[in-house]
Amino acid sequence: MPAKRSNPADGSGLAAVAQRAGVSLATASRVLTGSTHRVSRDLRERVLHAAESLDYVPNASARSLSAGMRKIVGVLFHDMVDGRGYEHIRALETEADRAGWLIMLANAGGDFEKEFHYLRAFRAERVGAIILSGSAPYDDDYRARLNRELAAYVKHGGRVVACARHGIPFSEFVPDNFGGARSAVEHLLSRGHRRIGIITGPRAIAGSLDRIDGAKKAFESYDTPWDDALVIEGDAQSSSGRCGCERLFSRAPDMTAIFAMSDDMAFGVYEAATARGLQIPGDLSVIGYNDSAIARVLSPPLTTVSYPTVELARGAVEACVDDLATERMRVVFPSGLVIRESVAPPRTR
Amino acid sequence: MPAKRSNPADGSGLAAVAQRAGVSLATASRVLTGSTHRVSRDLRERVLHAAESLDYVPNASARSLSAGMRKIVGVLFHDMVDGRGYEHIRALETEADRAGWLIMLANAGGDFEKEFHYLRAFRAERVGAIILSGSAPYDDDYRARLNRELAAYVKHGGRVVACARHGIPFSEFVPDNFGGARSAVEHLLSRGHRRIGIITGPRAIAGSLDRIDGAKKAFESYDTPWDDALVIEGDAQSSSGRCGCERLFSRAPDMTAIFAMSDDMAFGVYEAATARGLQIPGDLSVIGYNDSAIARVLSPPLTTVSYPTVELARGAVEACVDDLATERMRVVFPSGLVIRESVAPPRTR
DNA sequence: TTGTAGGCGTTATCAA
DNA sequence: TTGATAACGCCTACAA
Repeated sequence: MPAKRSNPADGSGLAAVAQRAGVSLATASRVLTGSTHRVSRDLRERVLHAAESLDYVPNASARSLSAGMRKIVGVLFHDMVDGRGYEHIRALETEADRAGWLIMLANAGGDFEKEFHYLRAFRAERVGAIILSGSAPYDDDYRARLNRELAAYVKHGGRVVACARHGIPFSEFVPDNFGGARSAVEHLLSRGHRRIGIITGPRAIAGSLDRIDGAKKAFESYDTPWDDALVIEGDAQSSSGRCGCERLFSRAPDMTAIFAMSDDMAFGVYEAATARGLQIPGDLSVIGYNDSAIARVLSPPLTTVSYPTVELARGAVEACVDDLATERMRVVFPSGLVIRESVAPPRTR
Repeated sequence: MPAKRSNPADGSGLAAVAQRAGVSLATASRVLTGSTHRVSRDLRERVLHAAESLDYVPNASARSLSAGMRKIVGVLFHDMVDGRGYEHIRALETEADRAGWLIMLANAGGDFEKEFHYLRAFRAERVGAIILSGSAPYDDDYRARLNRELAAYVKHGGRVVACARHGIPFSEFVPDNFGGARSAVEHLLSRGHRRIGIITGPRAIAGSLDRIDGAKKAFESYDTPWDDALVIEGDAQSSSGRCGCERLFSRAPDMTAIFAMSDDMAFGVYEAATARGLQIPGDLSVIGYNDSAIARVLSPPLTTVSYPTVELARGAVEACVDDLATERMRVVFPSGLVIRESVAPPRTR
């Protein structure tokens, strides 16, 4: 407890500045906040000088007490997982800064309780906006509770947007998972592949389902039968790509291509293929997803689907910071094929 | 401006809770803050119930107004560059959460002015601690000004620590650049290499200098002459690794190994070597630095030097959050060799 | 055990 | 143009 200071001018607050400048609190405040209220040149300079010499830094807490919501965007990751998260965060920060907002970062690490804990913390901080980032598994109770919590926040003036996340009743900015997967599979099909193995991401996540639908659509548009036996669920890590590849080959020795829905899994496929003495793309064509850093350094360089990390971040921040998204909207950012060298026509035997 | 509400019980503040529970503000506050002050069971429950039904979330700004510094650590990156930053941020967050602190994130993007801008913002927010992360180029004026700014912050009760950053008069948590580089070069030397090319990071950064010293030390301990002609400055990106490799070969065709001080540059070396028709490690051994995601997926898998990203983050957060580091201290985290398959004995010609 | 009242640093209203 | 002064929401001596 700071010693009772009825004395105004010891701290480094506005009072101190005002006193040193020999003006009232109000005047000091006016010049320091750049208010439109006119202040005489003389006093203004005295205040500025006093502030400078006292190294005055306004107290944001005190300010927000009167002001209400703060220019802070709370970014809540359901789970920070590897991939291109760094670029994402950087883009988030850059965009927020553009508008003079600060970023507060939290990661629930996949833990629902923790997610609510952070939501509370953000509300306590009176952050002006909350961005829910990264897909979460589907769960009815959780969803309901989440929506309730968010609704309360919004009622008090907060803004909410979802980024790369589905099923939240607010504006969402999502990648075109359907289109991305579709173009990947069509690419394979157009090269002549028919027996295509698919290693998916976790099915509990909406994005994975969209990608699967996109893949199905591609088969459909090529009038090629879809074979569930050629689909295996992975967890996005390289090890599941490796196992997936092996299981796939044991089920379908005639397979000529694999579409792995993450670059890491694609790398797992590379490993398994090498272990089997298979050449990529000669014996097996491979396509990944995300266009992460590893894609271009694999050999052969991996053909993959781009992921609009930066666009997603920009869109989401812009929406809440510039207070667009008054209407609930859904913006889909395209994911395109990045053609490198891991696809070739199937070898004719 | 919220309509003048002399009426206490409309908002969702403490007053509303107190009123609904039929108790005083003080009582409500006491039970909601978990104060040690005893409150009768009856009133406590009424307050809890009221808070619950009103969906009361305390206003952190108001709290901090009386409390002073906040449990927020401001993380200021001089420049967020690729590498293992994501893990770093995640570790930062995890560790802060452990102690119940929040993370506020800022990235100066290499811009000095912006760094000061954020420092101010953090001070305005009354964050309890500031972590300066990531190396900054050396510049006298900048340093002086930075130190002044930080000193003022500390005087007001803030904590400052440097993470993977040098030359700031506070506790610092740094990787053992010297030792890491030394062990890399000694590894090469022990395998019989003598003509070793070195592609450094930017010399304006202290860490690069330490690595160069470590490399020199290795030569020294092997009684092998150091040749400045075999040292080239890069910028940590793959393209500079590529050019570096080419220039090195034109200067020293007898070179049998290259130590690139970042994995990305090592990849550039792989590219250049492949373009020359050289086999790695048969014709050229390569060692990188950082043990980033790409190192293990290159072919051959890259022998590299690990970087204590997570330890660094943990150490730094722990130091300020648990208020260790009352004394200025310097903690060096080891960097060790991660042996994979990019090094072999030089080919005897 | 409970309540009253003053203070935390700013902003904004209203007189002067 | 300037200056008192009342909020802002909460915490905590201090008094009851």
